[in-house]
Amino acid sequence: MLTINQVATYAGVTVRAVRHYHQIGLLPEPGRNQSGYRTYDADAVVRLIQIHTLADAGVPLSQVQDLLDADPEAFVEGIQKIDDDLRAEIRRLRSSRRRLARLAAGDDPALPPSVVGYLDRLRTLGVDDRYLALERNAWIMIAAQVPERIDSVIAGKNAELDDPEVVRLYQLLSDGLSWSVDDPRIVEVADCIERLMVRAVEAGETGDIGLDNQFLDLLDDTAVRASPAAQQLRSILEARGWNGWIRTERMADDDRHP
Amino acid sequence: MLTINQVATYAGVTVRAVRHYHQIGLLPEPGRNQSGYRTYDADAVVRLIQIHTLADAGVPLSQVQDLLDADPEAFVEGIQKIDDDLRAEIRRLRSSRRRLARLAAGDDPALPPSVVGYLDRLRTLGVDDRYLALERNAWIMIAAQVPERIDSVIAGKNAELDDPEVVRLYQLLSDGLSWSVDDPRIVEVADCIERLMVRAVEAGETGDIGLDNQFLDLLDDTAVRASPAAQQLRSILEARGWNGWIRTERMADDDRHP
DNA sequence: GCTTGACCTTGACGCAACGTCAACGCTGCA
DNA sequence: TGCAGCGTTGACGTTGCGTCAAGGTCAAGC
Repeated sequence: MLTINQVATYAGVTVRAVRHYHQIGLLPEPGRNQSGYRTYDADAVVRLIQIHTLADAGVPLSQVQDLLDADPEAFVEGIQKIDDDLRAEIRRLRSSRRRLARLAAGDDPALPPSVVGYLDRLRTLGVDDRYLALERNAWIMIAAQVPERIDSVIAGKNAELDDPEVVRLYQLLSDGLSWSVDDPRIVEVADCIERLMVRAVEAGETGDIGLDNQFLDLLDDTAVRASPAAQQLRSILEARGWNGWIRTERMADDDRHP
Repeated sequence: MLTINQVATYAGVTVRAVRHYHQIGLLPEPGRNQSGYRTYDADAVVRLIQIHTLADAGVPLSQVQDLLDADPEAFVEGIQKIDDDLRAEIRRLRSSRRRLARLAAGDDPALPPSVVGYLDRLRTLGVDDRYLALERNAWIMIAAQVPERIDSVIAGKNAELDDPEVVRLYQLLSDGLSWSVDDPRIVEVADCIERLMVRAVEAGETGDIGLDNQFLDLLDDTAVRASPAAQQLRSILEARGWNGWIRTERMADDDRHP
């Protein structure tokens, strides 16, 4: 008769594993001696070896019993099923590794390269880091909402930057973070934005990329809370009938003077 | 301000995940409104997206924080480490799949093919299923003890089967499971075993394959408990000075008549 | 006989990343 | 005003054991 340590050693598993198999009913509890010690026989060793072999091959313990009792046909079928699961798991891990490789290669953890390129371009145009951080956060959120359209959206933004007036606008916005609410340049910025929006509307560009209004409000709100000047800017635009600067659209009449 | 549902939706994660990140300190708890509801801002969305991106790439949550705070050099280093872990995991799963494939192809879950072949040969030689089951269990245990030597051991056993007397012995042992203790054929079997053991000893074969005595006792004991005739057989051999039939060795004088 | 160390027992927490109730409060709309 | 749909905390479940904790048992040496 064997102790639990011996049976575990002979089967090549740990004592804890044996007790676990008892607990889940995979290995029947053997008899006890008068001290309460479990006493095993050779059959238990054999059973443990079979369990260990299957478990080691990736079979979940919950299926080991059925598999050991199955006829050859069902056995192969069960194995196939488990193999499919393992294959799926490997695929998942491989896709994870691909993403890790891109991160290690310098990709931003939350932004596609096109957006990073766009932000870099803004920096070279003289936009400062504080404003860039705001843009970055906004684009992280936008990219997460419409990942499949983000590249084309950024292509559009890049095209806009070919217009010197747009470049000038971004430089003003960047500076504007530190303006006070009564800075006269805010009106200048509002004029600039309005000109660009009118031009966009006349060109039939709505700027709509499929984001819901709640989300646009969030972007708007974030910008406004970043600086008092931004808040003032929005007020001016709203007084002129524009729904902030995120949407290229005029407000409905009944929203006009809230 | 956003509710937990909104922040989770915008970041593409579940509400439960957000709460989990709070719990483990990965995402700071935001403020509450007067009803106790958590109120989030856009920064939380950004943070969540970053967390989700890394987690989705296989980064353990316990390392996400460090990774997000790391400088580019440490970041790449951390990613490398995680990638190594994923690679190791994939290797493990692939090795599992190889074992599953062998099982599906008909391999016994606990016996190498050489042993299965040996057992098949025994069956064709007229050994019956009850005895074969005993042999099988014994070989399962032996193979688990000395997996690297099992093939050569089996090669030796196959060589033995070229001797007609050995074949005859196995046929007798197979029949013997149902003999009563006083069956005269037991002595015949003992004679046969003794002849073979004497011959082996003279040829310098000890039969030692590196199994400890405790384990050999277990095998012995299992066989003895399988049938009264086997017990009788062992008694006869011990009376003649042989240490059972598992070891090809004579007992020390002081073990002779216990 | 006594100590000591190795082994046995049950019970319970820990891990990883949440999913899924349960029980109850808050909110917004018909 | 009632109800559906959100929010809150708390706690258990998943997978396969590892790892204490707090004892009882056993064999060996003094």
